[in-house]
Amino acid sequence: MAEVTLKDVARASGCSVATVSRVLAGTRPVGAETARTVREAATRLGYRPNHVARALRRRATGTVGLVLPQITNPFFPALVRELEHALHAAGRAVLLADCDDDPATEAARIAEFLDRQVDALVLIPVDERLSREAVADAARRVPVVLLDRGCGPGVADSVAVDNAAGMALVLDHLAAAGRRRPWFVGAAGTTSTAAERRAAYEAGAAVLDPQAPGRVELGDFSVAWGREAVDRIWPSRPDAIVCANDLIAVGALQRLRQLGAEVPAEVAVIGFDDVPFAGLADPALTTVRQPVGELAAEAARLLGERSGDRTPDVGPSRTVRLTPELLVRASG
Amino acid sequence: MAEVTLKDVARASGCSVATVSRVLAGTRPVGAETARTVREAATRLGYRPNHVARALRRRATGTVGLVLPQITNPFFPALVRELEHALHAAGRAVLLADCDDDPATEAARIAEFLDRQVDALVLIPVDERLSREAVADAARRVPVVLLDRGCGPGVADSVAVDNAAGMALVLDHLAAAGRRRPWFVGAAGTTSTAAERRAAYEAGAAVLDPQAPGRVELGDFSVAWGREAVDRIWPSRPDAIVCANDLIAVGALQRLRQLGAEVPAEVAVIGFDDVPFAGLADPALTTVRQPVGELAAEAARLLGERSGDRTPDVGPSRTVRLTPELLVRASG
DNA sequence: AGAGCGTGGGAAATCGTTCTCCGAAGGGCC
DNA sequence: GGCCCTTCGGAGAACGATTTCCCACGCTCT
Repeated sequence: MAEVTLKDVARASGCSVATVSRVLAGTRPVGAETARTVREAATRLGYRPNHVARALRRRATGTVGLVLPQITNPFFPALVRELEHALHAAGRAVLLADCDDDPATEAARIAEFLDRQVDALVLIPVDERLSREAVADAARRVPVVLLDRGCGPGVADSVAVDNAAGMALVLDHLAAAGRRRPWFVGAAGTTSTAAERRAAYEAGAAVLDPQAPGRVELGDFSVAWGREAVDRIWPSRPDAIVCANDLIAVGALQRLRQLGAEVPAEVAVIGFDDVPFAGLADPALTTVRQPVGELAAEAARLLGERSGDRTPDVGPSRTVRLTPELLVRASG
Repeated sequence: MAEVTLKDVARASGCSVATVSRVLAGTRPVGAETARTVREAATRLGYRPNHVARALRRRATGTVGLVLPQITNPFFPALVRELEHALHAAGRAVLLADCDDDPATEAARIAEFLDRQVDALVLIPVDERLSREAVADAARRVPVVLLDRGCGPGVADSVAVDNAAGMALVLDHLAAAGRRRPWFVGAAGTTSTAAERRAAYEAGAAVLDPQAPGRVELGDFSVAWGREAVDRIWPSRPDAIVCANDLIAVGALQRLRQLGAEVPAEVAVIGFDDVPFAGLADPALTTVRQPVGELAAEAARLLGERSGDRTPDVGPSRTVRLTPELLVRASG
């Protein structure tokens, strides 16, 4: 029941630890007969390599730290799932930290993971500016990939959806449907997604109406804000409400229903992200689907390429932007 | 930039590694003057202990593995968040594995975590029967806590909500509201939650109507099944639909609306779990709230008590059942 | 004064791998 | 036959912390 070590296998198979290690790790050719004996002894004793000892020696734990703002944000679970699968497929285990949307906590958790000798970090930064320093520090020590949200240019490798392209899809769709009086309900926060989606709306909305780019209300990424925003803009009778994410859109939908507005006849409501309950809203929410699986796969791929870099700062940081897809459902 | 080790601090402070270790770990009293020198040198050099080396020597990684069926199940993110916080507060890091609702994958992930020398495991078993063997094996090696779902008696420590009490709250509420023709829409699967909630309904529904305990439809824990179940039972005009979880309830709500049924006037719909979008449904879902924070805290506490057990099997396994709360909203 | 004890500190073993040297044996080539 | 090159295997040094001995010193008690 006690742990079986290399030494035990060596003793049982009558050769040295070095040889056993070589056979089991396959790092150097070993005589066929010896190899057979060793392997037989290993399975007979039920040998399982000790990852801690291996990590100490190899100076690599096979572990990746994932720090995210809030796992309860409904967009993240699917992303975490795909990322976990992708990293597991690459033989790496995932350490998880939820930093409660607080940049200071985020910095602390990143530091703790570095102390734990993670081989790399995947970060969904809390804030574009406030997270930057901690992220940059981390990137100096291990490979870092920023996921979903950015952190300023050149700080680390980054994988995210092309928010501008997503917003363009929305505006094209609204244009094709003849909508001409859109409002944008966004978030004032300083996450890169909030800023990019808003900027893309402002850049593209003029196609519908020269006045449209100015019709913007900013709050936060929440259902409550979606409700409140409707109260503010409904008096001006928009024919479309473009929301910076699905939470806002669901809130807007709720309030519009209470106000007796017809969706989508009177006003279209469009979300962003395609969170699980977007399709459950009534009417089902038209939204921009993020390619979650591809985002995760791409993040894992970038890490894989950087792995082995003992000294980071090799080459410039890379940015991957994936194209989203418009999911036209009932709300507009 | 290279890693600063104990040896470096020893050299810089003019004493031995042993002394430095003692000062920094506080394992044995050390002369005041020496201690000051050592501490000064440590901070000056920016010494950070290497957790891997420490883990090898101490035979404890300070790491807990969390294996769950599907992080995308909307009930889990909040639980994961609370658990992560509780374990972090206890100084332990969380390794996460999502096993895709598959018992074989679950067994593999558990084994991998054991290979990685986790100090303990928190498991949300996929299936009451099919997960048992892997769980029992794991419990023989490290402390294990089962969370939310059980795995048969005596296999490991277990923390879950009192499903029977929750269902009793629901039935009491319906009785008080004068509902007399309830149906139960549950899950046929072999998770402990599915079985317990169903059993509790069957045991308690007779108070409303002697026929009620027999009015049960079983499918799975999904929105789609909720919709389908309504099609089956609506012809018999129930005045309440008790659902085994919120997903089913949301599906039921949707279909009832399509059929033109008035909720809650004609029929009440009750969920279970209080997932994030339960309050977002229309009408807002009346449901049983699980004390997620307490569940997580209790799991962490049990692990804390078992930690230090080099040989598990000390004492019998303990079961903690926490009392849920009925959240009366608009749906019934 | 000598035995006994408590205190502060160092040397070195240890945890379980990996990996670098080395040495021995065997084979081909001139 | 001597030389070199390849192949196989072992001994032992890392990796970086913890911990067990053990020693030296100074004090107290008899």
